[in-house]
Amino acid sequence: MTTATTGEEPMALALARLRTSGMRVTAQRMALLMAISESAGHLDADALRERAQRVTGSLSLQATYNVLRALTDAGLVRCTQISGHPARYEIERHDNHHHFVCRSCGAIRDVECTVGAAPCLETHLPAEYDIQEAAVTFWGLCPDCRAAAPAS
Amino acid sequence: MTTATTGEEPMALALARLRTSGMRVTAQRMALLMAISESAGHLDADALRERAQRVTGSLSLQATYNVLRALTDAGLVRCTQISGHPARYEIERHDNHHHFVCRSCGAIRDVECTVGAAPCLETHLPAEYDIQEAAVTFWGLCPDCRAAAPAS
DNA sequence: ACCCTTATCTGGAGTCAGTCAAGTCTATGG
DNA sequence: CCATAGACTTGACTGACTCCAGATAAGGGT
Repeated sequence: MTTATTGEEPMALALARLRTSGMRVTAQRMALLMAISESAGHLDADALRERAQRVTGSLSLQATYNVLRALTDAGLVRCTQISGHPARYEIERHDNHHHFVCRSCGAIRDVECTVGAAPCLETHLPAEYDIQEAAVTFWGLCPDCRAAAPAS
Repeated sequence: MTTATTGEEPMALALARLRTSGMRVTAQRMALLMAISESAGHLDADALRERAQRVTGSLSLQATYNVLRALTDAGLVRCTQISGHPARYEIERHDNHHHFVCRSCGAIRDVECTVGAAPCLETHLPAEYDIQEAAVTFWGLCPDCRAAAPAS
């Protein structure tokens, strides 16, 4: 009993996520949402499109952006835009984790919050400012690139 | 006595900055560096080019990017890339301040460090990571946009 | 003061990520 | 099963930036 991880499960999960968000269920949305789920995160629109295409056969660039936007707006996926890189997408986990970005190879790694759930959210800004989110990005070198660096 | 702020001074300052960085002094570099100094900061390449052009008469797009890159590499200016916006430039003050970005109008405002000079720099990342910088970006609504917001 | 070397600038084409618009298709409620 | 709002496809387009080749000029040496 109890459905094991048969490969059917992620599909059912994706479907449930779309349904509970009140979104129409389409092949494109299913394929993209599953592609995001199955990846370790941090894939950009193009990579996700390619993966989704293996399932749906075809998927226009425009639809890719439409769907990713819709999923983001619905709170199902989190879009991380890192300067100098295309936007990356991952399943929204509501843990407000941050990211480390390697300046050399561009690799991205999750970094859990150092100080509770909302780090650095106190600022000296006047109360009139409506601060909704603090995005922390750590820049540096990943172990591989550090080892390969000329002089350090 | 003592040279007042005659308008000559910023020029001398810009010149000194270039010289001490071992950079060649060109009209384009002077004009751009002064444009960055004189602005309140947070101007993008295009706005800076326009201002510099008023001084030099002409300034190619390519030169603008070249110069900004060179100045950034030399540590004279700080380049802030905020996702969804063109890169902005300001004089490097080495105070590692952060930025607040209005989601509605895109305005940028400086935010001084909340916790000492290097906030949130402790992470749970393995020691093999070479963490060079932590960039904190606060997202939300500026007072104007908050007041103009439909419902809040 | 002038030349030489080499860094810098110009102009034009090209790239990349993403958006806009118009028309066709389809998921869902009745 | 049909109607229709919403979603998809195609193709043109934009903004921000980069690459290249050739012209120009800054600064050291004489």
